[in-house]
Amino acid sequence: MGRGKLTIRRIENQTTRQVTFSKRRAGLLKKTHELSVLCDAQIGLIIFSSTGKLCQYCTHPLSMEQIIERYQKLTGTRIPQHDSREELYKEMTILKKETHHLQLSMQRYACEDISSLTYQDLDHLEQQLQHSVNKVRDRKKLTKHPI
Amino acid sequence: MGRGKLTIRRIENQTTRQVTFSKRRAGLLKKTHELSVLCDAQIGLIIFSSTGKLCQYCTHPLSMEQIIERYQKLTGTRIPQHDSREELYKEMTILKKETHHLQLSMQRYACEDISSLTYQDLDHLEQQLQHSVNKVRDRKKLTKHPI
DNA sequence: TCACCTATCTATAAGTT
DNA sequence: TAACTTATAGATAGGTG
Repeated sequence: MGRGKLTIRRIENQTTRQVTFSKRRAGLLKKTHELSVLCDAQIGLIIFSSTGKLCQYCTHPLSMEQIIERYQKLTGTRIPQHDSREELYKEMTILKKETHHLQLSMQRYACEDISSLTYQDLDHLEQQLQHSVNKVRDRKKLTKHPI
Repeated sequence: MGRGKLTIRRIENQTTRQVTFSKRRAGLLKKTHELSVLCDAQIGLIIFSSTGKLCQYCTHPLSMEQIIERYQKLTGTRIPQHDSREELYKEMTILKKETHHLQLSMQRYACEDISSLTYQDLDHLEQQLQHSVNKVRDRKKLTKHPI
């Protein structure tokens, strides 16, 4: 965009960097809002400029806290809090991660979302599945068919 | 952008909405990364799709938790934590059950223990697995083989 | 559904005042 | 330093196989 092509690396000239920041920040906020409205997504965006200034966006009518809360619930992460519940939270976090991991594995086996897999991944998965199919077939031979 | 002009309102057609979401999400992530690098900004982006799927970006080498922590420090907000241990334990119990259930399902898919299944169960499982194999094979055809 | 195409719209880098 | 302008690079909506 603009007159010249631009490589994505830190802009050294401070003035240029500041100007570009303002322009692109506005663009990003606009795009974020559009995605949120067009596709009915809930989005939270937090930007700290290099000078430490904060700028944020979040999908109406949610607050940033609600987005963060949802994020933490889903990922099982949380912000450090030093009290007696610390240990419990740790255990909980591990459990949530494990559950999340298992859910992903299940989805993979059921092929609910394999769009991101590489050819090698797919090859490996195919072998695993075919192995399972063979085992089931062997087992079927040993099991009486219902009348 | 694109062939036709577009008003910013929720896209009613589900397929179109999904496609637009994927495209624009990719664009937004790219723009977010560019702003972060070009202008030396620290950014955290959390997106929940309308189906509840999570997608996130945050400025390297920070983690989302660090961004959130900084956000909370600056704004002086706190994310509500669960109040009583009682509630925590309840949630833990549910999680553990869920994890256990998932583990069993996984074992079944991997055919680690199918000795207790009836012929009908096996038949059903075989169909599921074969369906997955087919999906993987179809997907493989669309994926470039590594050199 | 999915990847690719491309006409068209949008964002913005650099220039100007 | 900021607002405005404009040539261009970039994003993407709708179409195709």
